[in-house]
Amino acid sequence: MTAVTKIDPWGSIRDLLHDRGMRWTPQRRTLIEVLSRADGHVGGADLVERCRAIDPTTTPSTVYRTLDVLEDLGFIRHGHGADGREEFHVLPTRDHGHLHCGACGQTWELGEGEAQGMVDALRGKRGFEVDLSHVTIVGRCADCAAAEGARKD
Amino acid sequence: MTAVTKIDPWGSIRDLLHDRGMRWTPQRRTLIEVLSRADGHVGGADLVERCRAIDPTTTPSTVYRTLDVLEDLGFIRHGHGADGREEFHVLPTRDHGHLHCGACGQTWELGEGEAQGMVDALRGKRGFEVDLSHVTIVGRCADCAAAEGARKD
DNA sequence: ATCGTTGTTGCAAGAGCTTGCAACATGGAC
DNA sequence: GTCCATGTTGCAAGCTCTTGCAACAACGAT
Repeated sequence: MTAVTKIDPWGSIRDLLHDRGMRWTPQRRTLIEVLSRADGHVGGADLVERCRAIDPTTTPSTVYRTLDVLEDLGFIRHGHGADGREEFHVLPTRDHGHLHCGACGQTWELGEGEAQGMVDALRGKRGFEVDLSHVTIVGRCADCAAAEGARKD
Repeated sequence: MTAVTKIDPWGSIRDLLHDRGMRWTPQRRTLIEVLSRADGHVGGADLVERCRAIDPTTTPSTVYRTLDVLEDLGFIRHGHGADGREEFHVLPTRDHGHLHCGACGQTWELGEGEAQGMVDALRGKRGFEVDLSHVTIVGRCADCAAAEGARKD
């Protein structure tokens, strides 16, 4: 758990919304409260649930729509986990993707450095600009790969 | 994982199923008929629809379950598109992922060569074995990246 | 041809997410 | 403080997929 040490990043949201002609509503306040307490990665349904813990009248559609707005503003980024479900990165400080082991289900962060080779290759050969934050690489982690190699079923 | 014969790869399915104590049903026959006519990539819902065109009584659950079986047998592989929906690769001859432009929506294949750098880096540093076929990299294609750079809207 | 085992199917329900739409409430104007 | 324009909300319905479960049917054995 890190962050929050800086000047409250969420404090600026209200003004950002107003600057864009958007509104500051109780529902948005609730979601932002939840996000400010979240660390790193959260699932969409998870967020809906946490909002309901604060305000039981929370509706999924509102949460997802607010998440869209917040992503536009740059407060969060979303990607899709190994199972295709949405996954949100809160206050992404550095661009990163995810590594997911299909066997044990664990997930790790994929740093820019590790993906650099591919990112550069794609930019050079195709002019394609990778959005790392949206990437989830699935495979087998070292432990599971070893276990499968040994087991041979 | 199985070696799929080159000539009429689908012809061997019935025997493969029997060898495993599984059954050859009309529903599976329908899906295989659809798959044998599909080229490259298809969405899950898309497959259900095509099966229904042949047999209107087709049920989603049966289709998805059969797809699981076929993936076990190595006839198809599945991944998740940029929107998180399932995407099936039929008869994957070479391992490849996908490149998706979030702006124009186009998709390209990502060959092993292009991802090699990253795949090797992950294997070397973490012992992580990437399953390329499950990967979809999202970003901006050359054209869209250029367009966005030119006019900020 | 018939039987019995057991892999499969279809239904129903549900999770996760999206969208159209009418009613509502924010926030600037007066 | 009151009003109004319009950004937002909540509902309802729908899409994509998944899962539990009871009924069904494939297929080897008889």
